[in-house]
Amino acid sequence: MGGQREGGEPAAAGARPLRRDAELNRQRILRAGREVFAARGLQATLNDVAHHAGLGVGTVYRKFPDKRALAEAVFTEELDEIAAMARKALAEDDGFAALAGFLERALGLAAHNRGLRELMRRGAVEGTGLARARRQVASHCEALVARARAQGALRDGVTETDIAPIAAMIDAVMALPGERPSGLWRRYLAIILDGLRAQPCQTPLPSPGRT
Amino acid sequence: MGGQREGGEPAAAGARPLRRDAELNRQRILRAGREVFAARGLQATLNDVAHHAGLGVGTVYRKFPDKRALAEAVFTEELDEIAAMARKALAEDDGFAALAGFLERALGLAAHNRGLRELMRRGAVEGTGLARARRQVASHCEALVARARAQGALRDGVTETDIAPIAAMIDAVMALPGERPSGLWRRYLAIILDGLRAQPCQTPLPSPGRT
DNA sequence: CCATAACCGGATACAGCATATCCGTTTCAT
DNA sequence: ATGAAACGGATATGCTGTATCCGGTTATGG
Repeated sequence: MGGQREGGEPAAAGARPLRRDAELNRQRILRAGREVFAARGLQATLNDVAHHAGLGVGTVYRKFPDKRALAEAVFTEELDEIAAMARKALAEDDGFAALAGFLERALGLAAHNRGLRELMRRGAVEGTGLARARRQVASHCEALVARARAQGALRDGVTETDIAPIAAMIDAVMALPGERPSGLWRRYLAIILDGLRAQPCQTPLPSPGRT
Repeated sequence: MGGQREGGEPAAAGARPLRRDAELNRQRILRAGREVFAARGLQATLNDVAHHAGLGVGTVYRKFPDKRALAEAVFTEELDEIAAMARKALAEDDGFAALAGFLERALGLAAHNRGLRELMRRGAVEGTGLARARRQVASHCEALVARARAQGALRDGVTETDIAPIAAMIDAVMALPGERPSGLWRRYLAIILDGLRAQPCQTPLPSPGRT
C-alpha cells in the first residue's frame, strides 16, 4: 500500500531482494519495534528500538526513514488484528454479547500495549495505511453496534459514537499509575456495559483486586 | 505551610511587606497562572504566564523560584475549593445524591481546567501543601462513599477506591480531541452513576450533542 | 526634590533530548 | 578473493523549556 514493504515474509516483488542478513534484520527491527512501543509507548526512540533489536541505529534508519514509518508498519498490523477480532464477533448470534466480547478482547489486547493506546488517543495521519486500518476497525464497530441495536439489546440513545469515548475511558483506567498490569479496567468496563444494555442489569463486578 | 505565602491578601506576618507595586504584581501573576494553567495545562511555561500577566519573565522568577512553586500555589487553592464542595455535599441528606452531585460539580470544574486534570493524573509531590489538599479531598470522598453505602444506596462491591478511576475515566472523555468544551462527559458520568446504584436504574442519558 | 533601595524587563546562556547522518569497518555473495 | 551491500554508533543538529543576569525604572522616606 504505502511505500513501505508489508510486514509479511520476503521482500516485495518489484524491488531487488535484500541480502539475507539485511532481510533478517528487518524482521528483528519490526519485532523490536512491536515490543518497545508496547512497553514504553510511542515516545520510544528509534535508538531504543535499535538497541533492543541488538542492532546499530544506522541500520534501523536505513530500513525505516523515521520513527513514524516504523510505527506505522507496526501498528497497522496490530490494528488489522483488532479488525479481525471484530469480524469474528460479527459472526456471533447474540448481538450484545458480540459487542461486549469484542470490546473485552480488543481492550485486553490494548492493556498490554501502551503504544497502541496512545495511538487511539492521538489519531493517525490521514492517507497512511494506518488510517485505513483505523477506519476499518471503526466501521466494524458501527456494524456491531447496529446489530445489537437492531436486536433491541441497547439502551435508548446508545449509538456507535459511544464506542470511542468508552475506549478512551477504559484506556484511562489502564494508564492509572500503580495498578498497571492489573485487570482493574474490567471492573469499569463491566459497569459501563451494564449501562449500555436495554434492560437494567447488574452483572457481578470484577473485584478491585487482582484479576 | 510551605515556604510560599498563602494566596490570600497582604504579605504574611514575619516578613517585611512587599512594596505596593510588587505585591500587586504578585496577585497578577497568581491570576495569570490560574488562567494559563487552566487553558494550556501544566506544560505552560513561566514565560507564558509572565507574558499573559503583562510582566517580564524576571519578575515572575523573583516571586516564584520555579514553575512548580507557582503551580503549587495555584492548585492548592483550587483543590481547597473542591474540598469545600465535598464538605457541602456531606451536609445533604440523600447520600447517593450527595455523592453524585459532588462528582458532577467537581468534574464540571475540572472540565474547564486542563491543568487541574493533569494534576489528578500525575499526583502531587509528597510534603507540599498541594499533597495535603489532595488528601483532604480524598478523605472527603471516602466519607461521601461511606455514607451512601451506609444508606444502602450503593451497588455491591463499590468502594471509595472506585472514585479515582471514575474521575480518570471522565477526564479521558474531556480530553477527547474535538468535543472539548461540550458536555459529553456528563453522558458517561450518568451511565457510570447508574452503575453505582444499588437498584438497577437508568436515568435518561444526556445526548451526545451539546449540553 | 533627592537619594537609594527595591523592583522590573527581557535578551540570552544553559542544559537536556530526540532525530538523523556520516563514514570507517565488517559481512555477504559470487 | 573482491566488490557491493550492510552495519555500527559516535556525533552533529535543532529544538524546547528553564533560569539567570544586569542595565534601566520606580517607589518611598527624608
